[in-house]
Amino acid sequence: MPRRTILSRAFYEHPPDAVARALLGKLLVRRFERRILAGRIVETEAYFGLDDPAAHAFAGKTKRNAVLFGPPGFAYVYFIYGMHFCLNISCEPEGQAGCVLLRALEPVEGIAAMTQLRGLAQHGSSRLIASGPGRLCQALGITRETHNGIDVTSSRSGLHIEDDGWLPPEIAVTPRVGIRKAAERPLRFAMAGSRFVSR
DNA sequence: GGAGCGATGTCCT
DNA sequence: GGACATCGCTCCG
Repeated sequence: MPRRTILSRAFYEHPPDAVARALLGKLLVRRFERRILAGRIVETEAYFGLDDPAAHAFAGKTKRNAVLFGPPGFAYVYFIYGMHFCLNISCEPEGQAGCVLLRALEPVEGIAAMTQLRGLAQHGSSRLIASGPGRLCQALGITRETHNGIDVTSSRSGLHIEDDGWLPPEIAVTPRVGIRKAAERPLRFAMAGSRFVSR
């Protein structure tokens, strides 16, 4: 069993495309009702700040997106389309508003609990448990109320990211999904060939 | 397996 | 008032 270490704040203090790429293969770990829910990150997207029309931070700092302008390594959770949450991790030094959207996980631990949180049949495929940003949040029980603004570099937060030494063999780079503005920029990163990548 | 579409709350103009 | 970093269902091939 290889040693697992929690990613430190320095890991996130870089441009979002670099962090998005580096997060592939890491483990997103959530403590939930005394159990551990965890999955390997297989898909991410990078969002910049004032120079990225697709980013929430593009129009400047507001009450909703304030976390993005703070220090790196904090969760930015927002509510979208009236029913879904999306989880981002802030990056770049304080004052710069980059972030990484976590889009899909390969479930690793706590699969029965994640299946239940998703409302799926217990013995079905695990492919759809966390393949998409809304599904990922539902599978881990992540909401804006419970997780926006928490520090993901602390083991006490109940949500953090670990490195167990595993590295993805091949990374595919494509345009980002579901956006209208700046839709051509290649800022989506995925583990090539993974069944757990969305759409 | 893919296109079309409705559901639904929050934020900013 | 409109847009929205989505999902799951239908209908069609």
